[in-house]
Amino acid sequence: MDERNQDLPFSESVEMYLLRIALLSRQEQPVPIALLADELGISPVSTNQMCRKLEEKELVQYQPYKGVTLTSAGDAVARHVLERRRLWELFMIEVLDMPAEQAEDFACRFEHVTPDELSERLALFLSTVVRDKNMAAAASRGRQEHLLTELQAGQSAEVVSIDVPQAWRSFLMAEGVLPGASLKVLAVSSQGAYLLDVADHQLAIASEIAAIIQVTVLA
Amino acid sequence: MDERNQDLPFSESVEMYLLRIALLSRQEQPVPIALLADELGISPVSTNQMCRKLEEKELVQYQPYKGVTLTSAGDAVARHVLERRRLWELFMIEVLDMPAEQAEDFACRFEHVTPDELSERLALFLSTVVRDKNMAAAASRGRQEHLLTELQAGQSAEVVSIDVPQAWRSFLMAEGVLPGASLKVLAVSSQGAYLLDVADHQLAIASEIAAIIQVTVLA
DNA sequence: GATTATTATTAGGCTAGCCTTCTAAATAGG
DNA sequence: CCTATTTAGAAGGCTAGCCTAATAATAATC
Repeated sequence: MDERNQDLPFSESVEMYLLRIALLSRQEQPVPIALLADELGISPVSTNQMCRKLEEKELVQYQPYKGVTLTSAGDAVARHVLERRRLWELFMIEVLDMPAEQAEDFACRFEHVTPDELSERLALFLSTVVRDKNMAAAASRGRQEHLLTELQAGQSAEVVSIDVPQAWRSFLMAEGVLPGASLKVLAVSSQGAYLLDVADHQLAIASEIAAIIQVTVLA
Repeated sequence: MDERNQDLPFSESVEMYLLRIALLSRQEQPVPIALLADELGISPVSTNQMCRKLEEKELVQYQPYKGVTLTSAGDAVARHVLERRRLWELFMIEVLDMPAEQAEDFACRFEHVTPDELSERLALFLSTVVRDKNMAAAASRGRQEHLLTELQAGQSAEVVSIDVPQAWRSFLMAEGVLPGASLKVLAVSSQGAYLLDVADHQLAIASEIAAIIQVTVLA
């Protein structure tokens, strides 16, 4: 009798499904149920059921025998979760000095229980701390810092820090562009847009955004 | 067919019950089911059921019409959880600069998903950061630092930092003795033991432990 | 000791998420 | 076009945790 606006918080399971779908979408557009099930370690039947529920909630579009695609609402949720995951990974690796693999593992548990208020403060804290740390490290290794806009097609670099606009930073984090990440400039358009290869996928960004990313050039 | 050694991780629910029981035990020894249910916001019937399950797992001792008492195993779990909660609270308040109430609230969600490896690193990080911060703050306010052992019965103080031994620090954190906490010395025994009033309960500690606690005296 | 109030316990139900088994449908390959 | 494989979907079951309603046992009080 009340299935109207159900934009309440999503369960951990739902978030995991959406996030996985988002990640797999980078390689294959409608994500096949079998693949999704395999990645989640859940039986195909259960995955199927869940996908139908997700469709009811309008978080995915389900094409039988093809797979699932995130709707914009579903994509928003996935990004939201992914951003939190990246924040925690960054915290665990850069601040707590944990091995990357373990950080990734642990961050999965935190991404589902992190309220906005907290992630904002965490992002703020990380932006200063990680920046200082990486700048010092870059300096001590005699590497020079550059803006991403100073790079040419073909060059590889490591992200040092990302300045200011919170909204952009969130987006970039979700895409794997975060301090410590390695990237390669695949192309620079005449309008100044950059095509990057980062974290196992490609990403195009406008020059306005490239201009806030500090990097050190790699050999 | 396999209900032998079930010392696997406990569910969030179980941890919440045990923690609540531990906290309520400070005021009333066998914790009445009705009180526990009320505090957890769960119906008395469900609480009763859960307590019986906890007894089967030997985490509590259940005396009908009296209440529940933690076994040493149950107490260990509760301490473990409480320690994590305190760590996160400290992090959110001192590092992320969140209001205490909110920090308490958020920490509840993290305490159940924090592996040992992580809490150890977090404790290490906090011990240096919080210490520096509080020392600077104490200095700027012209307050002098003392060891808890320098205080006399009747004096009140605020904890600045706790030095070294990890095991002790964990214990103290779970008891509410953590940087920023206010305490009052209720008595000092001839053997040097201290009876403290802190975080709504009393606590007795030996002089060896009092000697690692840095405080600033309050008016 | 009988009554009242509290507490325990039983019974029956609910949801979310998972499982397996089985059948039906669609697609892909020869 | 027909068969083999893949995918879908229906049916039935399970566990953890919660719920309510009704009954039974104990404790407290007069």
